[in-house]
Amino acid sequence: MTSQDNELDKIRKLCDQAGMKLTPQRLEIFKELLSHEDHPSAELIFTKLRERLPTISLDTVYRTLASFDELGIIKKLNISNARTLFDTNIEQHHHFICTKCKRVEDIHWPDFDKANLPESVSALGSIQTRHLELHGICNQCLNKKNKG
Amino acid sequence: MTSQDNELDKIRKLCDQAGMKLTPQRLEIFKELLSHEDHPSAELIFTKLRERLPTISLDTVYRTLASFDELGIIKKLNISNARTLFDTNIEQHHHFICTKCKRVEDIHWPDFDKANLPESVSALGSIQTRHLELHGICNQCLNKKNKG
DNA sequence: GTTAATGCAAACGGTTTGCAGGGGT
DNA sequence: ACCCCTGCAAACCGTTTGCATTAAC
Repeated sequence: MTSQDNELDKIRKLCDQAGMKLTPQRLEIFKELLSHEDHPSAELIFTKLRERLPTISLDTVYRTLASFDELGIIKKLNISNARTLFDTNIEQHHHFICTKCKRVEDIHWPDFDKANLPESVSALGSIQTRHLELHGICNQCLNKKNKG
Repeated sequence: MTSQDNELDKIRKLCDQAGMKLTPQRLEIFKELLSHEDHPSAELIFTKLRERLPTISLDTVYRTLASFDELGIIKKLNISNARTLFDTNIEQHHHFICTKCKRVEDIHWPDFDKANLPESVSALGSIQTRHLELHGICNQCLNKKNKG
């Protein structure tokens, strides 16, 4: 059994548990998501899928991504005011955002994930997730700047 | 000289330096911002201002808030997919967001602000700002839950 | 067969823009 | 007098929704 088969089994189960039908569209959207290590937008998924599924519509992609977000398969990212991005990696991690090229890169910082919050912060309520956004200029853009 | 006079001096200077005219609308928007400790939306500022300046338009508010953001007087917040919020506090701080009532509260955590980033992270580029978002349920919502 | 999902098109809502008139410097 | 800024209205764009049809179970 390949790793993809495993993943397809996973989506089959998840849909089943949620009472959702496993339609070809959902399967293909899921497979498309698997092929993205980065943070695709709904529109990008749609455009890519159209090559294989010429009749799929953008609203189906939106609806499916919303369902997948609810199922916890992916995570909506509200990084800028522009289009919503979807995080295909649901493990605890953070993001570095280049203010020049808008690239979003995953960051792992387990020590910070484990660090205790200050009393003044934990007193605010029940804190469930922590998400750090680092903003700056990525190496690629720094290099361009130096050359140009 | 009152603290407000100081602030009005500040906006006068900032506009001057930026080659922007200090119009009554800009002045009133600035004063309105001063009276908000929280994270108002453009629409809220607009609604409040209309009581005093019945002819002001929403697009002027948007344009002015964008200018103020560029001047560094306020900061745009991209917290959810919904309306943009503006942070009237530009000191280094973070946010706690209640997933129930969507309240956004300021958090201060100076030790974290000073903490060194891991090598793997600082190697990504030149990091300028760090912004932490804590998501959870605020005490008010927790209390409601227990009572209801 | 039942029920939910799809695709289409149109609506939506926050935000932005073109433009002509008005006000600050 | 100049140019910037304002207010109006309309455009914009990503996203959502209503509806009839279609397909999964």
